[in-house]
Amino acid sequence: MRVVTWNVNSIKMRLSRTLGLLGRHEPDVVCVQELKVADEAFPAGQLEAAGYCSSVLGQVGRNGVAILSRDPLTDVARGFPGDPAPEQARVLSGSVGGLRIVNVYVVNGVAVGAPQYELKLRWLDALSAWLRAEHDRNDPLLIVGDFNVAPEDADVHDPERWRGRNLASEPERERIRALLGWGLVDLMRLHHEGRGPFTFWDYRAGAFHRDWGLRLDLALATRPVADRCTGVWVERDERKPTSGAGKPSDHAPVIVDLR
DNA sequence: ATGTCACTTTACAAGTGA
Repeated sequence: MRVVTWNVNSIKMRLSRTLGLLGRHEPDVVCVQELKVADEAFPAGQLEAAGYCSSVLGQVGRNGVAILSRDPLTDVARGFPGDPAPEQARVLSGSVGGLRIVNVYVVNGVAVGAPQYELKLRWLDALSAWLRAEHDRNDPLLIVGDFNVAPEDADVHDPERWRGRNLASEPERERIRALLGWGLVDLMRLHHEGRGPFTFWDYRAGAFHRDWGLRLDLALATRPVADRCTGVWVERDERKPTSGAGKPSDHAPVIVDLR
């Protein structure tokens, strides 16, 4: 089973590249974030023509998450109980192939101390509380998405420059550690040691060319799923301006293989 | 640190969020 997570930064602008990704990698499930469209404007027809069902939690102009799957999802859930900002479309869950999949687009936070940053911490606390209350760490659960947190110094290109800043600050990292402490495994770290790989490069200042990247897009799984994980990698070419139709997202897809 | 991008709107440029 192959699962992809990708912050597309507008599904409308990235539809052509998304179809290309489906054709090249033939994933079973694709979790996408930052749709920036309402449900009714989601291009479900074109994805269906490519062989994928869509489950969508959209929002006009911002946020928005969807799960594409070869087989239809069952038990689809929009949002999560306890969300401190339930009007923002950030979480969509569904089951397929005996696996519970949770697709998340975590609050960005903007800057340490900003109101959005305080919301980010509360939001992550609520997500953690929901997982602990309504899920079992012994069940097959995979939670993927744009966490907007680089969990460790190895996940940023320049740890000193990023120390204490939004996306890399200690309070955010504590929240990620709380998820891991409950019983989730960071699948990328099963297969890659040391610096990187990164999944996000800012559009500005030639950040991609300079490899000023961060690892913000994560795949976290309970032990039964982690034991089945045969590979995880970043499809870095997808961030290149030249390797697809139209412009790239500022995030690259993360691809997870499960036996 | 900021060589950008995509969105919205009493729209045809400017503000917002990332």
